[in-house]
Amino acid sequence: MKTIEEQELPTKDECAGSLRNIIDALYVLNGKWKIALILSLIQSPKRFNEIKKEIDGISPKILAKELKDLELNDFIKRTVYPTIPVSIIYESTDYSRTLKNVIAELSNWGELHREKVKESMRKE
Amino acid sequence: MKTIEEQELPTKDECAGSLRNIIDALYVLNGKWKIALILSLIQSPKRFNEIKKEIDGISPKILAKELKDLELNDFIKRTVYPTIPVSIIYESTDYSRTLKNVIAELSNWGELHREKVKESMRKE
DNA sequence: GATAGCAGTTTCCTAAAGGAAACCAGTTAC
DNA sequence: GTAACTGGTTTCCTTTAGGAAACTGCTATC
Repeated sequence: MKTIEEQELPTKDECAGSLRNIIDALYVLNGKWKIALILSLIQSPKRFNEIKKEIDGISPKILAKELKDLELNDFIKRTVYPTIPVSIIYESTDYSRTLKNVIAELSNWGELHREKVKESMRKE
Repeated sequence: MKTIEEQELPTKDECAGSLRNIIDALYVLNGKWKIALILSLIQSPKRFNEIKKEIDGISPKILAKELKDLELNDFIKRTVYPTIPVSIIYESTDYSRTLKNVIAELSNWGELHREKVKESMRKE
């Protein structure tokens, strides 16, 4: 049985600010795919169809739209290499890598959550 | 195919796992308000109209819907106290507090991001 | 000449998110 | 009596997200 660790939660003073921070963060990171796409490109630069293959279930329309959006917000960089035919490489920016801790925590929590959901399904 | 030093890079399995974790996490945390609501109730238990006042811009319909959703997913607890008239108190659960690190990182990042946006607006 | 891959775009569609405003039943305060 | 507060619900509406399928122009390969 786990005891709840009494840890530093945001204090009341910090809370209003934290709320605003959270809302601002979610404003640019919203949607089903953005964080996953950023993570994928942090792991390695990729081409359109490579991303499409890795992120299961995303349609080319949505992928194109999300990539444009992420590029506008400086999370990824799109580079056209003049090979024949041209290669288009998407890669993470320094700025997107400032999300590393967020992504790491979210990934940890996602794993925990999946375990919890599995467990609660066993019980029902 | 990649033949270079594959040992030193994160494995494909690890990448795919992280991606899956992220997607699973976002599945329950999606939307504009959920994380903010969880944070608000981690900070202190509150009544409906107190939350409404704190979370600026949320409509009662959306708030009611989000609270139901969060309760179903065990992120918050709704308790009716038999005062006259009844008081209804929403509070965080142990489970929602497992999001503490995610929320802290997201808040840090949100602050950084707001600074960045402000700066880029000064330049334009 | 047919097929396949690349990097998307276009069209058509449904579902969900989100918001504004009105409303409700009960209670209390004026 | 009437206004206000509580904890929402209801109705109507617009916007956004997201998906399926077809298609495009280009090139390379069989």
